[in-house]
Amino acid sequence: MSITEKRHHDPEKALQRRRQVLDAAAECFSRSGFHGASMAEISKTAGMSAGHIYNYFDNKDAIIAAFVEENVERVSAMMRDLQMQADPLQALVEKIPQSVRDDLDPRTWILPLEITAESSRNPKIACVVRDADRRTREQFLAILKAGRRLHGLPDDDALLEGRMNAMITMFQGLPVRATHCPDLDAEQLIASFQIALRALLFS
Amino acid sequence: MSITEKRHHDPEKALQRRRQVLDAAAECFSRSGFHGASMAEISKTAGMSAGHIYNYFDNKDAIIAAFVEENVERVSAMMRDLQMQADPLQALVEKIPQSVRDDLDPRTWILPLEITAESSRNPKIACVVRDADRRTREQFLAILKAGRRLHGLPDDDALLEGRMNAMITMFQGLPVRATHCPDLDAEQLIASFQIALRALLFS
Amino acid sequence: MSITEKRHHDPEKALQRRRQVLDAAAECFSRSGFHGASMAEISKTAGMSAGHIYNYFDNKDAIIAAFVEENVERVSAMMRDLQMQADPLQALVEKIPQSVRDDLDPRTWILPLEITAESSRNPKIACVVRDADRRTREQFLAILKAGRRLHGLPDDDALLEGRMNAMITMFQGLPVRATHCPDLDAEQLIASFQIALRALLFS
Amino acid sequence: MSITEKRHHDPEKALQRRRQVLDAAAECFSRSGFHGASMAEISKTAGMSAGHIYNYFDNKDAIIAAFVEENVERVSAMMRDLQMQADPLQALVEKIPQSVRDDLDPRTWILPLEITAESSRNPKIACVVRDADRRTREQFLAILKAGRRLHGLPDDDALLEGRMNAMITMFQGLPVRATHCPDLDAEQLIASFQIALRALLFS
DNA sequence: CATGAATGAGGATTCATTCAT
DNA sequence: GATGAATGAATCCTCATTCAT
Repeated sequence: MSITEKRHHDPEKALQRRRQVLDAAAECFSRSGFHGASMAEISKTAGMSAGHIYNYFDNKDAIIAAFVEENVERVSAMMRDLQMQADPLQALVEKIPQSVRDDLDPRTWILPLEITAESSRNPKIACVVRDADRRTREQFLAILKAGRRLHGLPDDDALLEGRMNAMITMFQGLPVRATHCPDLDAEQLIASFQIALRALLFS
Repeated sequence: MSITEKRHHDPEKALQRRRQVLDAAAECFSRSGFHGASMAEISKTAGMSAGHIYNYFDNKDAIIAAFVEENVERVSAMMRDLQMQADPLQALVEKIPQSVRDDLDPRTWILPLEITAESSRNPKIACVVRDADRRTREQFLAILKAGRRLHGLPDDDALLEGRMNAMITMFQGLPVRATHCPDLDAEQLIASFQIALRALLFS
Repeated sequence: MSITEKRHHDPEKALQRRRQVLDAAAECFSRSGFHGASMAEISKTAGMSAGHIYNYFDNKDAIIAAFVEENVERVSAMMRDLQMQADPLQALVEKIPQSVRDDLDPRTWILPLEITAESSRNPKIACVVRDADRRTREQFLAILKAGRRLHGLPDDDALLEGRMNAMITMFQGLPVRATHCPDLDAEQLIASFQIALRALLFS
Repeated sequence: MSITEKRHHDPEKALQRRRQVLDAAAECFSRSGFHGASMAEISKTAGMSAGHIYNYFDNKDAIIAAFVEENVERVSAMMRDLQMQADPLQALVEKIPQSVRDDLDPRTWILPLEITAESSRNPKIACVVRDADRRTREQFLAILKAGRRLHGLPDDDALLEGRMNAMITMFQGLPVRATHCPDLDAEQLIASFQIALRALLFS
C-alpha cells in the first residue's frame, strides 16, 4: 500500500528497494522473530539506513503485513499449480514427500509460526492471513471437487470442506511438529502422511 | 530451578506464590503474547509487586519456561490417562471429538502458538519444549505399541513413530488452523480427523 | 491528573517528585523552549532518570500541560490578592512599577511566550490557557466593577470588559516587548503605563 | 545573506525562488509553527524539492531569519506611510480600529507569536528581530516627535520613548490576548485602545 | 517477606541535511 | 539548475531488572 500511496520518482527502483527490505526482513524475522527483530537489525541487513526504510513502509507493522502478504501469495501459487494437473488428487499425494521435507527444514518453519502467532494478536495481520486462507480454501475446494468427481467419489461441499480442513491442518501442523521435535524421521512421517491423506482424499 | 536454588523460609508458601505468578502469566500471555505481556501487567494480575516476582523467578524467560513446563505436564497427564484404558487405540478415536473442539476454542490455541513461536527463537524454551516432547513421545509410543499388539497389527518402532508423529502433527496443527480460519465447521473436521486417525492407527 | 490516576504508595513523595520534575521543566523550558527541551535534559536537571518521569507524567505534553496549569494559578493568586485591597483601582496603579519591572526580567518573559505560542498549536494547552483566562477575567471584572462603583464611575459590563481587555493586553504585551527590545528604559515605560492605565481605569 | 554569498546564474530567478520558499514557509509556519513545520512540508508547499531549498538558504534557521526579516519590513512600510500624514498622531488614532481588528484575526497572530518565541531562544533570530525593532523605533520616534511638536506638546526623547514603548507593547500584546481569549469583543477593545493611546499621545 | 521507586538500555520513528545524478 | 534518495543523529517512550526500605 505504501508503494502506491507514496510517490516515488523511479517506481522501478522503489520496488527493488522494497524487495531489499522485505528480503532483509525475512532473514531477520526468521532469526529473531517479528518483535525480536529491530528496525536497526533489518536496516543493517538490508544495507540501508533505518530512516530510509520509512520511505517505503509506513512503520514496522507495515513491513510485517507486506511480508506476510508476499508469503501467502506463495501458497496461492502452489494451489494454482495443482489446479492444472490432470489428476489433481494423485498429484497431491505425489507432492507429499517434497512438501513434508520442505516444511521440516528449519529455515522454513520459523516464519509461518511467527505469522500465525502474530495474527493471533495483531488484527491487521489476522485480516491479511484470514483473507488469504479464504482464497486458498476456495481454490483447494475446487480442486478437490474436480478430483473427486474424476474418481467418481461423493463431492458435497460440507464433506469436502471437512476433508480439506483436515489436510490443511496436517500441513500447518508440520512447522509446529518440527519445532517440538527437530530430528524426527522424515521418511516415516511421509509414509504416514500418505496413508492419512489417501484416506482423506479417496474414501 | 529457581525454587530449588533460592532459599525460601517457607517452601510451602513459596510454591503457592509461584503458582500465583504462573496463573497470572497464563492470563497475560494469552491476552498479549509473551512479548506483549509486561512484567508490570503480570505482577498486577498476580496481585504481587513486580520486584517480588524476582524472588521466585530469575527473569521473565524463567517464567515463560516454567509456564511452558507446567503446560506440557497437562499433555503428559492426558497420556497417562490414555495408558490406563483397556483398548487405548479405540479410546483415542473416541477422544477425538472433544479434543478437536477444545483446540478450536480461541482461549486454547493462543498459548500453544506462543510457546511454539517462542521456542523457535529462544533456545532455553526450545530445550524445555523438546524435552517435554520426548517424554510425551515415549509415553505415546508405548501406548501405540500395546494397542497395536492388542489388535494384532505390526508394531515395529520406526513405523509406529511415523504414525505417531503424523497424529501429533494433526493435533498440533489445530491451533494454527483455527487462527487462519476461525469459523471452520468443527463437526466436519472431526469426522475427517476420525477417518485419518483410524487409517493411521489401524492400518 | 496523572497523580490522581496513577496509584502511588507515598503520595507525599510523589508530589515532591512531580514538583522536582516541574521545577526542572521550568528551567529547561525557559532555556530551550517547550520543544527544544528534551526529556533527557529535563530528567538530568531533575536529577532523575528519564524513564522515571513517566511514573509521574503520561508523556511530555502532560508535563507541559501541568506546568502551564501551575503557571496560570500564579496569576489567579495575584488577582485574589488585589481583590482584598480597600481601593483596588488605586492598588492596581500602585502595583504597576513592580509588575512591569518583573515582566522585563529575562527569566520572566520566556515562559509566558512559550505558553502562548504552544497554545496556538496544541489544543489541549489552548484549553487550559483559555479556561484560566476566563477565570482571571471574572475575577478582574469583579474587582473593576467594585472599584469603579467606589469611585462613582460607570460600571456597565461591556465597557468594563473592553477596559479590562485593554489592560490585560498591555501586560501580556510586556514579554513580547522585552524580547524585541531587551534594553528598554523601564522607568519611562512605567510612567507611560501609569498614564494609560489611569485613563482606562478612571475615565 | 545566502543570496549574496551563493553565486546564482540567474539572480532574477533566484530571488523568485526565494520568494516561493518564503511564501510557502509563511503558510507552513502559521499552520504548524516553526518547529512543527518540516522542510518536507515547506518544500512540498513551495512546489520545489527539499534539497533545492538549500541552494537558496543555508539551513532552516536561515529561512526563519529571512522570513522574519521580510515580516518586519511590513511594519517598517506602515511606519513610512504614517510618516507622510499631515497629522500623524491623529492618523495613528484613526488607524487603531483597523489595526486591532487585523491583529485579532487568527491567521495574523500566530506568526508574530512564533517569531517572538523563537527569538527568545535562537540568538540569530533575536538579532534580526532586535535590529528590526531598533529601526522601527527610530522611525516611530521621529513620527512622534514631529506630531507632538505639531500639537505643541513636550517632545523630549526619554519621555517619548516611554510613550512609544507603551504603545508598541499594547499592539504587541494583541496576538497574545487573542490567543488567550479568542472571542473577545473587538469593538469594546478598540474603544479602550483609543482611550489609552490618546492619553499616551496627547498628554 | 514484600514493596514499588528508580534505573538505563534499547526500540520505533522523525527530520534537517547532503549528494549523486 | 533541480531532484529526491539516502543518511544518521536525536527524540520520546517502554520495560526488564535492581535495590533501599
